[in-house]
Amino acid sequence: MSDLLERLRGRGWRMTAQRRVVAEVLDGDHVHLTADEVHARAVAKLPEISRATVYNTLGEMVSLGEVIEVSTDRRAKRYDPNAHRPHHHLVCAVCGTIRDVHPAGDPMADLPSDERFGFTVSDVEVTYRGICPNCAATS
Amino acid sequence: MSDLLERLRGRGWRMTAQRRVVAEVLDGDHVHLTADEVHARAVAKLPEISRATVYNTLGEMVSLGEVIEVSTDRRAKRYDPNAHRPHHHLVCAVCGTIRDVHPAGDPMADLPSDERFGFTVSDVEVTYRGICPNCAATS
DNA sequence: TCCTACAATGGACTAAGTCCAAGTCAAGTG
DNA sequence: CACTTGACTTGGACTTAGTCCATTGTAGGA
Repeated sequence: MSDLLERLRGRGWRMTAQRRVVAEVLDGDHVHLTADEVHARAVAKLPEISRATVYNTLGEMVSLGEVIEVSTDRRAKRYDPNAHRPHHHLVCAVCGTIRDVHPAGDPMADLPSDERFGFTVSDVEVTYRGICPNCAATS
Repeated sequence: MSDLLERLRGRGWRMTAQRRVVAEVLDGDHVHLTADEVHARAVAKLPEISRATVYNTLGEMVSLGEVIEVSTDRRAKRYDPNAHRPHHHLVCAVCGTIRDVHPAGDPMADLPSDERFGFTVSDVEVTYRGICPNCAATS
């Protein structure tokens, strides 16, 4: 069930109860959780887990490239376990909900080299903003 | 010299020394300042100006559409006075510096309606990430 | 010049995240 | 299996960026 866990183990991660729990939470069908939401769900499975550990673990998974960090505003960062299929995001300006989307086109190819200012460009992120049906209804 | 100031005045803004100073700071050639940088520069011109006022003023300019708010990470938001020419951003993953870029293509048209999930999509933001020449040199 | 509604102030407060010294434990070794 | 060790976890203090609010100040119309 847990591909994510398998991949992490394969990378020589020391497996602890805390890390397993965090990986399980991310691997569930709850996408785009904030660090605090991850912590809350982790606590349900392992009551003693600390906030710092959740932050550490998420940070490690991000730097291993197993999870993507999405910061669309000044609110909390969200964590996207769907790191192995390229995609972009559609976010609700009101409630902050995020959905994965797969637009056509290749924005990376659209940036001419005379617009790169000497940067080594490694990544593009496309964020669509709007109002979700839910928030549109209650306003 | 200050188009921004003129536009704001034209919208019936009550003109105060503080607002003038904030507008002047943004209108200079210092693009993509953080709120704190705006405050620091404003203080140089008007020592008594408070942080709260800078935040208020920036917030108002954003909701009037005269200035764009850019949040590329969990660091401070940055303010882009170049609101009237559509553009996207190239940001340095190390130091956070931002440059305006004008890629080809129309990402808005690339999002098919069956990928919109009932959202009213109003805006797209493309963010290229990489390392700036400066940070590449000192690493 | 006077009034008054709008704006500015600054200090307390909050949210999200980072840091660190001390304690704990997974897993390799004999 | 028991030991050992360095990687991991803990929780509380700290930081950063920003918001809130009661009070004081002032731009601009009458």
